[in-house]
Amino acid sequence: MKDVAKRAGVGIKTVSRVVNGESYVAEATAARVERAMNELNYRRDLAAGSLRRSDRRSLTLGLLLANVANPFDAALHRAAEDVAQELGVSVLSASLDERADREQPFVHALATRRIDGLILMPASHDHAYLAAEIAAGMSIVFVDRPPERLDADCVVVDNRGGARQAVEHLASFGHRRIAFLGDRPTLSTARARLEGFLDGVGSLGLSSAASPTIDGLTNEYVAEAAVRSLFEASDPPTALFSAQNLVTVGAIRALRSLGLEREVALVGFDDLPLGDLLQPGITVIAQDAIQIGRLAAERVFARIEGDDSPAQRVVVPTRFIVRGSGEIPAA
Amino acid sequence: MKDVAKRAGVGIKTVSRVVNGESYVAEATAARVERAMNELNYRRDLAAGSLRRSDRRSLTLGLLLANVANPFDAALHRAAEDVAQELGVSVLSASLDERADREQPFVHALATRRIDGLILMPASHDHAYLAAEIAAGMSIVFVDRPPERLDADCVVVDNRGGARQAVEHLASFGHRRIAFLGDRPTLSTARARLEGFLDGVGSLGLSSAASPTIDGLTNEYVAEAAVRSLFEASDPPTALFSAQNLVTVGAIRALRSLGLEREVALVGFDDLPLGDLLQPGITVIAQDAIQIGRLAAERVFARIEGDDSPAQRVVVPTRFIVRGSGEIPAA
DNA sequence: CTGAAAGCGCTAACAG
DNA sequence: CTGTTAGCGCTTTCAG
Repeated sequence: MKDVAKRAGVGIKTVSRVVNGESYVAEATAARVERAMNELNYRRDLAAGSLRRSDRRSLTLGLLLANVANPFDAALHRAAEDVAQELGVSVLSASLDERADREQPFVHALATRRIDGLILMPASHDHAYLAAEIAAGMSIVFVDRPPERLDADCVVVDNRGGARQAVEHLASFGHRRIAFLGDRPTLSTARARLEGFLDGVGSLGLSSAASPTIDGLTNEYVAEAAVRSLFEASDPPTALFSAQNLVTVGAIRALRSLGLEREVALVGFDDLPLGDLLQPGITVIAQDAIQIGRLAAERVFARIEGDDSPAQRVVVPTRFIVRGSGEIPAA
Repeated sequence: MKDVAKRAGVGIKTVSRVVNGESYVAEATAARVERAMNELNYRRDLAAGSLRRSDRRSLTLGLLLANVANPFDAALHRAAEDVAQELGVSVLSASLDERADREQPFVHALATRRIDGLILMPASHDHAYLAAEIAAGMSIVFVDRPPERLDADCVVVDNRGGARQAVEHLASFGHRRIAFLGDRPTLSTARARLEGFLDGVGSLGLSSAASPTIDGLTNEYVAEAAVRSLFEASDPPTALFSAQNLVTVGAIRALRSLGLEREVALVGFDDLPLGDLLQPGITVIAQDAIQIGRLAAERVFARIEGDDSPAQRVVVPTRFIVRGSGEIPAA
């Protein structure tokens, strides 16, 4: 910038004014500066500027997800990116893979890069440590799972209600033996869906013996094996409620391999790509990842702009999508 | 940092040494510094440091994709992220949506943030402008599509060969009327796949009248409509080659709605999530997005580390996955 | 082993 | 409308 100033024969501050489009620079001067910038192949350094700028903004948003390659996370990512892009903000993202021990180091790495705000899909269960980051000026919004031991904004879906709805739907087709298939119960979403399942089972008066719950299904292969063994035991269920997208895929594979996909009903939480083209189509409780991402981004930017209202809990409604697998009647 | 130094009763440079784990700080001193850092809730500023540091590294990698929510892009993203993470590098990503006019502004925004390297899935067709960025120290690796008017590394797949293989496969099941369904021919991958299709058609001696090519299919809905109208015309094809994942989805929907999914053969370029669970399963030429992302990241970090060998063109092999839709014989 | 001073590229504050 | 000076938080250089 100094070089540009010298070449254009102006003061360094004038160059700064041109670069930032500040008011009141004579057209001729501005033109000379522009030319010098081109000749010298000048690129400004945003970080150097924010070092001295009063607001200290880095125009960068952090995004910590479970896995950027999961379709749910990816859709959320894209939605947040679009909001950020609109505001000239870049997005720094990373995948925690549900590993609680990775969360704090990753947050630290982002803090070190002076992000203005953070959208966090947490892997850990104690977020008290984030109070220090917030005090240091980072705005944080939780997505998919609420904060624990910390007061902060979050954007979630009604996991419990959605799961309950799934059970009631299955029961309305005559099912009295419904199995629950879930991810690790350390995930708050997995727990909430289990609670919703139990709510439904309870209100319908189903026996717990007829409502086996299997959890700890961390990927589709584990889920597939679990479902297969479920049907090797006596008194197998007539319907399945799968509480996560990868688990649903495992369940589908298992039913297919057993030739039961048209005998046993299945409702999944979270939509699947091409879920409508399978036969039968997969009935799901869909979460609007785009909406979640958009709302979270809007929330975090509102905080960055100084909104200091009490922490909000935004609940995005789920959508029940009937496609066939959930409407198979009990034998 | 100054504050920490004061509180610990040491010089600022000593704090810097502790923060960077540099050699030769007395244990007792280091401990005092650590304590002061905790008490003051100190967080270093990476960008401020790189301002003065001799290597000027920002420890940040840029990633410009077509769309972070597309499964192919997302898998590539994750693979690159893993390589970066290993090296303590953060990833700044954005989606170009195949809009050539967005490419240069986005690159500029990243340049302004002093990224060390860039992995680019280009949307434009003239990359000469990047020479200035490279001269300014940015290492660039192209993915999925090669650079144009610029000499730079790239990691691509054998689009032409894969497409040709698809045609030959279909012909081996007796097909003589095979239609090509493609994305915009401005995309080099779409063009290469078309060329491969024509290679196959030519070497098999099929007439061009029997080998209609339809392109400009930018999303699954457009693709679906195009396929439907194909079968409303006289002499419809007995097999389809779809050159892109979303186009394949559209083709599947069209065949389903016409009740032809077991009559008309289909081979798609790029795999689909759950493609094996559809009926019939979808035969595809799969691209290894993870491998592409990993290799591109390794390439860019090698360049950052000073590798100045001639530009490389890395070709990742495609994988032919037989699942049923491509093995339907001609009537 | 430790510290003081200079300066990275930029913007704030103020003076012309 | 334009320029000068100081200083953001850090690392470098060099001197203890």
